[in-house]
Amino acid sequence: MSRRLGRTFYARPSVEVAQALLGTRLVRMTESGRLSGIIVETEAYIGPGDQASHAAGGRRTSRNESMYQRPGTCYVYFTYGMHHCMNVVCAEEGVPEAVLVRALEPVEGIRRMQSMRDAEMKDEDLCRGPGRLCRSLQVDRKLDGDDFVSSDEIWIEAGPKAELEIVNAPRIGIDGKGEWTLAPLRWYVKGSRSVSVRVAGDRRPSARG
DNA sequence: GTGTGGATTATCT
DNA sequence: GATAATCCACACC
Repeated sequence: MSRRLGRTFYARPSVEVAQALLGTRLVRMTESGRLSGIIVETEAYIGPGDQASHAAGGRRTSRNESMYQRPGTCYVYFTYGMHHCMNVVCAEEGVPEAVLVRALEPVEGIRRMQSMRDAEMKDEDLCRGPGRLCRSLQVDRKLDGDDFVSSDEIWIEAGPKAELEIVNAPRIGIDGKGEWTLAPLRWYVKGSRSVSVRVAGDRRPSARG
């Protein structure tokens, strides 16, 4: 049986998908084999009204074009002159909602992830942060526009049916965006050492699930 | 054609 | 905690 997530998983609001993705497995097939990890941190970008989104105000450019494609599309962008970040496109085609995958707990190919770095790095840090995750999984703009539902290079598999304790918090790196700066649109697995930024006291989620 | 700044990270103090 | 690294995409001329 295939545990790969299908189209319907992605065809709903990014706020739902962001939470549903926690505990699932992101798989990247490379020339040297499978690299994978369990998703433990996500952020939702909830559409044209979201001033922190690349699609704020309905902007549609060559960079963010993937955000407007069908749910399950992979949106990869390049930032700070050196980092890539990977998103999962949600909602219906034409509606620019997406979930930024911020962190994984590495599972398969840990030695190969490690070998791509100059300095030694602890296993739990290899995919701790959106830029590190893309570097470790060899994700760049070549994967932009790929389809998580049908790609042979990248996909997402269902995780074990486990009760996860989830923390809800503001997104990272959002400045000067009014109410959107502090909007609690980030979710992570409480206690995971691979989460990029943890909240003091790790409060329980307040938003709907 | 030019200027600006970023959904970040590594490395320094 | 502060800051350098590093460059593409975007906005605006």
